[in-house]
Amino acid sequence: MNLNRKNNKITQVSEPTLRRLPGYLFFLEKVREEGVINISAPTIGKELKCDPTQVVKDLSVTGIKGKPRVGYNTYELCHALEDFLGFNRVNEAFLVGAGNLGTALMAYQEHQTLGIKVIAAFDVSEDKIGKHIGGIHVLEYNKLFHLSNRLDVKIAILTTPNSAAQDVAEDLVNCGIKAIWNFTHCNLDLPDNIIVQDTSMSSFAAVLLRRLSDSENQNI
Amino acid sequence: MNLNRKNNKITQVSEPTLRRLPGYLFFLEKVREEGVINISAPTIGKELKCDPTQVVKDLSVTGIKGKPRVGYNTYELCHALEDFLGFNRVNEAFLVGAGNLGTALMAYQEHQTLGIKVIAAFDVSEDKIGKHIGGIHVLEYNKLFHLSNRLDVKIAILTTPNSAAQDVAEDLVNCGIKAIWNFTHCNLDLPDNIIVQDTSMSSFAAVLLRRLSDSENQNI
DNA sequence: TAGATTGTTAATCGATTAACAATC
DNA sequence: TAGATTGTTAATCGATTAACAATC
Repeated sequence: MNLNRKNNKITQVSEPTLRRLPGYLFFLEKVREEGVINISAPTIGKELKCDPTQVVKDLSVTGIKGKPRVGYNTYELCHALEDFLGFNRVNEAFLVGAGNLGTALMAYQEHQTLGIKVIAAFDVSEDKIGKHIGGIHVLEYNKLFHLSNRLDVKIAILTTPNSAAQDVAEDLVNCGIKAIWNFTHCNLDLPDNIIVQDTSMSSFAAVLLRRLSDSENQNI
Repeated sequence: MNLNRKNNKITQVSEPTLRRLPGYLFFLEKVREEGVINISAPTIGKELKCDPTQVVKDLSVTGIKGKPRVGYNTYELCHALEDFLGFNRVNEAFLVGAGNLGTALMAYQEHQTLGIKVIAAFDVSEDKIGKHIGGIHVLEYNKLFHLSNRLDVKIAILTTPNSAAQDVAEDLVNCGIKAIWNFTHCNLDLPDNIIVQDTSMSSFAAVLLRRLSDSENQNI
């Protein structure tokens, strides 16, 4: 029940802030392991290359108070960040489409703290069904409907081909899924109450390639 | 030489715009294949769920002019977007760290137009060296220095463990790498002229999980 | 106590959205 | 011609940064 209130009105934390929070968490976990008890916003900012005021504002969403001249308690802050982000809970997810990216994410989440745990994967391809990837069973797609009845899973990772994305997404919604992490290039058309997190690898490539050619052109 | 000029001054295209461009490209390629010759900004906006003015402004970076009442020529626009993003060139890259995420990305880029082509992968682990993944050789890490002398590769994908990230990144810079696509959680400290594109999967997970718990709390 | 740091409020900056003239 | 759409300029909105009082 970690709501942010301002004048007693619930305010959503902005997306830029949310995206930065895991960065703080990883850094703070590292320094905490190194034995650092307290850390100031300017110190964090220097390491993560962002404004100390930004750090203070971002961290305030956790509700943790810092002490002037001392900073924040690393243990408290790590705990509060994990709690706020939901990284300390087991957020179970289905994954649909056990292709390259799908298997990658399954293998990845075994070792990296993503906050989301894939508990079952689905595919229509015969040669993928039955496989074990990163400790996860790949099941026949049709089993999704049956399994979702028994388990209360709210999150799905969508790594199908673009052509199947919309249909699968609709199936997922019918199965009670509330949030879809969409790795396809398809613009999903779903009810408003469904949370869709689009994640296109190409967007990152685009920014990187463009910045690279910008920097090359500067020298002309 | 695709520079954006305003009052004859070079202006960088903003990151939000750059991130949206691949989305336009994928959508336009799809409709072009379906035989659509011209498309208007409002039509694109409706499909991609964004403001038509935004679409017009975003697309203007390509230099392509639309016709009032008609819209944009899909062929022209696809071509210009590919060119602007560099997706029609072969942007060769090294990949360091052939672990789960590394191998996944190698397999992925075979099938998806990322705009970036991994031509060699490196790892220190004996049991990865010599493997072929997605048509790419995994080489001994030390070979990096030798190979970078012969080839003019400017991009590197960093998928090592966090603990090795900074050292490897420095090696890459010494090998002439100009842009690093960083998948580790390490905050790389490199010269200013090096382009670092941080891509933390956790950031997306954070946004998704938080939005999900926001929506659950709304119903209390 | 002196001074660094927090935390809040105000100023700035940049991106999105709105308004509207130009145009096909 | 009439009207939809482009493209530019202005207004708005939201996030970042600066200023500063409170505090340990």
